[in-house]
Amino acid sequence: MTLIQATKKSAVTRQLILDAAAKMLSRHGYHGTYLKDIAASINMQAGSLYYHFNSKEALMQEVLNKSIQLIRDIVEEEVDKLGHKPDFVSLLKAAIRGHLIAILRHADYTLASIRNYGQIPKSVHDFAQADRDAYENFWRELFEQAEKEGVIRSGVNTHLLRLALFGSMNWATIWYADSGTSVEEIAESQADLFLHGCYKEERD
Amino acid sequence: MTLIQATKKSAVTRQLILDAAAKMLSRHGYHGTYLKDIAASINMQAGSLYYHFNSKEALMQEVLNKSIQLIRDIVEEEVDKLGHKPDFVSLLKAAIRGHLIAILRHADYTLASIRNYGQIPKSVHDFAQADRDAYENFWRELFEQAEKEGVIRSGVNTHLLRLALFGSMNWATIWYADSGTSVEEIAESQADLFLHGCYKEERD
DNA sequence: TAAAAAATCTAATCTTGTTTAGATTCTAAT
DNA sequence: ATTAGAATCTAAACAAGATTAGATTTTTTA
Repeated sequence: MTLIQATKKSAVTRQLILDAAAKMLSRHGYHGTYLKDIAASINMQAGSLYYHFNSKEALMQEVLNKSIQLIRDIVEEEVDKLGHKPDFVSLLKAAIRGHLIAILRHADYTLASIRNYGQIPKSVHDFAQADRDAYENFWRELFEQAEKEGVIRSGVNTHLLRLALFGSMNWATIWYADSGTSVEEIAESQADLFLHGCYKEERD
Repeated sequence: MTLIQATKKSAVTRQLILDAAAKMLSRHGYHGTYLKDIAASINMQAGSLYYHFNSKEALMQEVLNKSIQLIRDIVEEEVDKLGHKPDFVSLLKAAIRGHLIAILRHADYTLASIRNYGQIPKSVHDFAQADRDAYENFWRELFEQAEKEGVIRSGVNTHLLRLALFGSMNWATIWYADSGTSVEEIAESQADLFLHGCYKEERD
């Protein structure tokens, strides 16, 4: 007697399809990704995908949704490791490391999301908007909290700071693969840069 | 008697087509951009585009090429304003301002380039690679020079620094439009962040 | 203003991708 | 082993987009 539907072959194939779709989507964009190619890469026929997904749009929605959830989960994990009431520097480092681990380890998914932002049918994109907003809020609050604690240098606009940091991190998806640099190294470097800058200050 | 071929109506239409193509490309990606739509947006028929360009690929090549040239020109202009032998801080600020002005003022072109990086037929992309490399070298040398002058804090990896800065700047193309922030403000903020960081150091 | 050249349009061709319906092959439980 | 249901395939319908050739209109030149 079957107890758990989800552990059947179907579930496995579903993930295979999602992974294949993420890879294609990240490389060729939504409109440049063809069901035929997704199917072929896992030895299936294009038509067979419809047993698992109702349409190309539905498939893409799941990819994008998974991509944002992967990030949130890993960042949360890294931050939780810190325990109760971590200081700002530790928290920022952990969050940066988590974000980078997520987007680089699951590069297909996150590149699929980042690269296609804005060039995907609105309905597909809106699907994961709530999750994206929630994640953004985590960062917003991180910096707001830091400001309250008085550890942010005066004159720094934390709104622009957050956007700059996001840019640095997300851009890594583009050059990471052929850089030979480790994720840890990148995380360390970016945290250091955003905390202290690159300029050798003349101390008095 | 016509002296200059290039000032004919053809040249004007050419630019109209390029602008329209850049806009479409930036919004929908290479494969999601249709010649029909490009043509329609300037009241032409798809077939007519072939009088000006040999193929969709050729058209896209020119858009990408123009996008990188726009950036180089404006950055050069900003840097030249500084005169002879500017100090590192001035130079970095000018370069950042130039890059941001370029990518935000000509957002259609630069977004077309950035968003489609990697999801465009290789032949199209390779076309402008030399220009991209040259521009990257400008930044590489900027930081190498600074290191020689000893104004870079020890421990800073200028390679990763450059990539982080590029990420911050280029990412602005994504949020700038609905941010209400001025280009000058962003340039100022990013230069300040990358020079000094966000953390309030405890001075001794 | 008439002829030549430039620019655009029309309509058809060719190709390719999504989707569907029904047939076929697996798989798992009895 | 048999059978129901799951999973996949096949082949065709349908829709769109790139490209082309030739006709047509517009602009320029003399």
